[in-house]
Amino acid sequence: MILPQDFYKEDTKIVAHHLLGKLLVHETSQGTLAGKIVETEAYLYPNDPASHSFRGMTKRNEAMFGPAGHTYIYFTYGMHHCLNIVTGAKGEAVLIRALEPMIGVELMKQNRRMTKIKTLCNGPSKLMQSLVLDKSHNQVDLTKVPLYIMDQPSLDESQIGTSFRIGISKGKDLPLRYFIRDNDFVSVR
DNA sequence: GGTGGGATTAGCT
DNA sequence: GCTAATCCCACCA
Repeated sequence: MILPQDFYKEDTKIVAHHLLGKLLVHETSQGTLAGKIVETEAYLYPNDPASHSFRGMTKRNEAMFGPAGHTYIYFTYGMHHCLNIVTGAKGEAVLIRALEPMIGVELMKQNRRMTKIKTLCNGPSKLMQSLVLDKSHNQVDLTKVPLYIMDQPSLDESQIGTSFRIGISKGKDLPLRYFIRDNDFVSVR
């Protein structure tokens, strides 16, 4: 079953938790690509200096203020894209940091021009390359084909680890990164 | 109209 | 561990 919009209307931290273990699917003309979400980060509003929404709505981050269950994709470092999922709270979203490749693995290898399955999707920009996603998928409804998230059995709370977020310069003290424990596909650092 | 930094990555040392 | 690649956009003037 495709996760309904209501799934995304919960508190952002809850959604970040619940997304772990779910299947992110992209149906392309080349074939279906999918991976299990193993690592997420919550970005809040208005008191989170690390969030793109910290200074209010701009042209770049307007998706974060849009409907829940839609994508917010941004371009950074001159060459990379990252995927966020907008939640019910205005200006908040969940960053997808890593996937465990499940479907279309051979195609992912071609897209990434790499052969190691472990490093195919273990970073926010890597999974974008693997699933053939870019800025054209910004503000897309994740409850519809060809890009959506499939429900999976819920994880036990004991399987979920928490840490500080990665790669940011402000708001480092907030424990808003969540990952599946003992999973080889999280981006360790 | 100019500028600086960024939710990164791969490849080299 | 260090760094180049590389560009959009917010911000200030």
